Amino acid sequence: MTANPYRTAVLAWYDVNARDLPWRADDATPWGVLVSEVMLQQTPVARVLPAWEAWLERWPVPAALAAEPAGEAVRMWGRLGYPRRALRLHACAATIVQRHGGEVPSSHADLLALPGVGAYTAAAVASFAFGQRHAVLDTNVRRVLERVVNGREYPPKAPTGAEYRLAESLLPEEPAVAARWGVAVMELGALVCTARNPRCGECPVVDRCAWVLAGKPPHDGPPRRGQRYAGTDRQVRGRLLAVLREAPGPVPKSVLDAVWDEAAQRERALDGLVADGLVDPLETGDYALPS
DNA sequence: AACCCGTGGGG
DNA sequence: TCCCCAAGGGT
Repeated sequence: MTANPYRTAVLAWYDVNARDLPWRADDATPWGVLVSEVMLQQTPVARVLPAWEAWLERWPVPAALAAEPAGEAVRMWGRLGYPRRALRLHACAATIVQRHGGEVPSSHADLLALPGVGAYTAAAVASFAFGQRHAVLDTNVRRVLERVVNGREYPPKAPTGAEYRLAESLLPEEPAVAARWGVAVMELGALVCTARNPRCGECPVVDRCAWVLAGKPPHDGPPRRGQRYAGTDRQVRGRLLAVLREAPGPVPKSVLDAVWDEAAQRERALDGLVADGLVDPLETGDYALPS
């Protein structure tokens, strides 16, 4: 008897349906888990897989990455998107070497203090890499709980205190089981309880799902609009950085100028990249990835 | 709290 | 086609 009526069914489902992802392998290190979690922030698993393999091959421990220029991390990041994550992962490696003896810290507080590691990632690494008991509240878990428990199609835009309390209340007592529960719910959200066209026929808790029992009422309230991309500074930044990533060395400004015709926006985007530390303006007038 | 930050695939 | 979405975080 437990306070979590879904636990047995979800864990049994995960036993059978868990994907064989390399960062879940027995020989995966905490560093490998941390790298995977940062790469998976807003980037789909399929695109992360090859990048993760290459990254861990080149930098199997934090010290290996910390010994190289930040620009190498940005280059290896490739087209995963949000390249500031590469910079932060490099800064993570430096911090781990300087403050933690080269070992990824295991406490939630120490993890949270690392650059680019927020509430979700800290909980995920503490749970998945170190077997601790933490509520991992990612987009998948939030959607599953919103449907199964609250009977609504989609959770609020940002995680609420109520959501954290709910996730905590469902967490099994034993740390190892709690960790398994967290990754299992995430997997259920990723494979079955998807944002669009959920496969309720394959769901282990469909008979206890408040949303299904209510007749799958569609999301009401304000439309969940995504952010525009075409024509934004983000698109320009992406083009500029793509040129620098693919170049073997410093690039003349004239080459960067060719990626976008509107000068004001182009300059603003380039200035932003410099301000973020993703691009170095050289004294020669050329631009390069940071050293 | 709202907005910014990349990229590509699927429905 | 176009829109939505993907293991978020920082400011």
